[in-house]
Parts: sequence; C-alpha cells; structure tokens
Amino acid sequence: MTYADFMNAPKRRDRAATRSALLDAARRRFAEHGFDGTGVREIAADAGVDATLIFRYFGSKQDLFDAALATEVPAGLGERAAGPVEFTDALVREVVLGDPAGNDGEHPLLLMLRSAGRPEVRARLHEEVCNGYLADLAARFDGEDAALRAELVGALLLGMGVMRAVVGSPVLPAADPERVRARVAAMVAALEA
Amino acid sequence: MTYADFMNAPKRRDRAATRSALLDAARRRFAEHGFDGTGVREIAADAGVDATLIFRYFGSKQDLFDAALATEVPAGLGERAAGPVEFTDALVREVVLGDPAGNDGEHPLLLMLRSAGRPEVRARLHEEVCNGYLADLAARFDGEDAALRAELVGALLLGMGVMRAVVGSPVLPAADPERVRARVAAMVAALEA
DNA sequence: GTCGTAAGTCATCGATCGATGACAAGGCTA
DNA sequence: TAGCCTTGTCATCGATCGATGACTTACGAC
Repeated sequence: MTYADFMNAPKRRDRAATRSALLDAARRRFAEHGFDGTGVREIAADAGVDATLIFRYFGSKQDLFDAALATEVPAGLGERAAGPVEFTDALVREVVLGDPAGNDGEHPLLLMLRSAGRPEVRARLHEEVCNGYLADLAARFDGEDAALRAELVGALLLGMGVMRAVVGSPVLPAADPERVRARVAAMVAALEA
Repeated sequence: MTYADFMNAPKRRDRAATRSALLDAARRRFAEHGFDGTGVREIAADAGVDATLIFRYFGSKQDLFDAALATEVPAGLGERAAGPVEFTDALVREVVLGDPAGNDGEHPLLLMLRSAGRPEVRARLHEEVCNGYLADLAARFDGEDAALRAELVGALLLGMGVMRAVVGSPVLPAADPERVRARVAAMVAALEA
C-alpha cells in the first residue's frame, strides 16, 4: 500500500477514538484561543473528523467545553501536605512545573482563565479558586491575615501559570525546577509570621 | 421639561464626547468579556450611540480595541525606585490596589489578558511583559537567578491582578492596602539573597 | 437666514457561526 | 449472506457578526 493509499483509505469507525480525538483537539483549541475564539469546525478539523459529530457525541459546543474541563481535575490535594510551604510546593510541581504537553493539555484553571469572558466559566473559576484552593491554603495559615496570605500565595501560583501558558515567558520552562521550588518556598515562608 | 422629554430629546452632536463614550464602553466590555466575546453593537449600545460610528471614528473593531489599549499606559516606572522591593511596591499600588472604576477601567495588561486568544494581542502582551516589566525587574536583582526572581515577582503581581479582575476574589479589595503592601514586600525581600 | 460640512441614522451585505435533519456506508449478528 | 444499528457525510438553516454606503439632520460660518 502506498502512502497515498494510506492517506485516502477510509477511516476505521471507532466511536471511542473519535470522541477522544475531539476531546483532545478541543482542549488544545480552547486552551490556546479560548471558547469564543474557537469554532467547532476548527476542532473537528484538528481531530480529523466531521464537525457534526461534535453535536452527536457531546450535544453542543458548550457541552464539549464542559467535557474538556471535566477530564482529570487533579483534585485530592487536601490530604497531602500539612504546612503552607509544603502544600504550595506540591501545587508548584503539579500546576506550574508539570509538562504541558505530556499530561493531557493545560491545567483546568488555565483553561477556564482563557474563556473567562463567559459568565458560567467565570462563576466556576471563582468557585473553584476561592472555595477550593484558597480555602485549603487559608486553613494552613495561622493568624488573622490567613485569607490575605492565602490569596498572595494563590496569586503567585496563578501568576506563574499565566506567565507560562498565556504570556509565554521562557523563564520558567527553562529554569531549574529545584531552584524554582526553593525560591517559591522562600516567598511562602516569608508569609509565616 | 419632563423626564420623558429629557429622555426623548435629541442628543447633542459632539464628536469628542461620542468618541470618548465609545472608548469607555469598549474598555469595559473588552475588559469583562474579551475581544471575541464583545460585539460592536453592544459597545455602541453601552455608549448610547449608533454602532456605525465605531467604524467612522476608529475604522474597525480591532482599531477600537487598540485605541482602548493605548489610553494611558502608566509607563514611566523605570526612574521611580531603585530596589526591587520599592519597585514592586510601586507596581502594587498602581496595578493591584488602584481603584478599578476610578481611573479609566482596567490595567492594559489585564485587558490584553482577557483577549489573549488573539495572536496579535498575545504577541503584544508577551512583548510588554517580558521586555518591559520583567526586564525592569530583573535589572534590579543581583546574582545569576535575576531572571527567575523577576519572573516570580512578576507572576505575583500578575496573579494579584488576575485574582481581583478575573477570578473576582473579594480578599484583595477588602484587605487593608498597607497590610497587602507589607506582605508583598516581605515576599519580594525573601528573594534578595 | 442660508448653506455646507460634519454627525447621526437606516437598510443591508457577505461571511461565519452553532446547530439540525436527511442520507450514505461500514460492521456486527443472525 | 441478509439485515439492522451505528458511524460518518452532506446540504443547509437561522442567527449573528463586522462592515459599507446612502440618506437625513443638526450645527456653525458667513
């Protein structure tokens, strides 16, 4: 079989593979161009399937976005570390230093951030950040400024993700992860007082 | 004159006022819903004018966006403070603690962040952050990790802006500005070594 | 007061968007 | 191999988008 034959050969019919390809393409497109900047035809073209299948398999573009968000939210951070420094360190390794292409795309928070223009997305982002990450962080601080200190640590982590994924600064990907972790730990430790 | 008369009275023709109203409405809409999530008819409706005037006065929706970005870039940060702590403090007061409604809308960086799906906007965001703010910051640090330390401070500042303007966390607006400045200063000071 | 320029309004275009329904064809089962 | 359900394809809809050109009317110069 020649290469042209291979390229023109009819695709195997595989519901699971098609769904998965659509999800992967959607994650990449939504992460890079946001919800409003992404068209269903572009997603389908990236996945190599017909755009109509998006609606057959997911119902609507919004449902596809929700499905792309739902995949593998890391979760389970609460039990892993006690102090704010260790907790932050775990988040740094997971959110910021994690291989962007190796896992399955971008972190859900950064994916939502790119589509924060839509009210539902913003509401969910607010909920997950404030009542999730920030609450977990604040519980690990003592003193009356716990909320403020948690906010600053959260801002640092979120900012690092934005720097890498949105601004595209080359510093964090090129830096030694151990040094990054040490510097962040020093900043968080400076808040314990 | 009754209220109805006032409302139905023909508007005064004022080129400058119309242009300004369009710019203000555009800044608000673009900052909240992003470039792709904002329509010219919505901007015009907010400004109380006809959508056609956008094209007459600015040429295109993209040109209006550029004009909204161009207004009052703070600038002139380079000469104001020498050390990284003082420099950061100046940025905190200006970018994060500034009254969002009092000035003229959101900081240009946050406005670009909301429309980072568009390649031109992302390129400009990358340019201004990396070759502007981060370079200024890195020049104020000593040692070989200057770029990394500048990146972390930049991430903290950017993250604080995102927390307030995108995530909508109520902590920073409600917090005592002096305490915020003190905590941020402690985090930045922890990087000097 | 008249008149011309500029500001505002209206109708509408072509493209693109998400979404739908009818139709063709593959693949498993009997 | 015959039949049926599922998967993929095609044509197309209605809404909305940015943008254009012609028209109307207010305001200031003279």
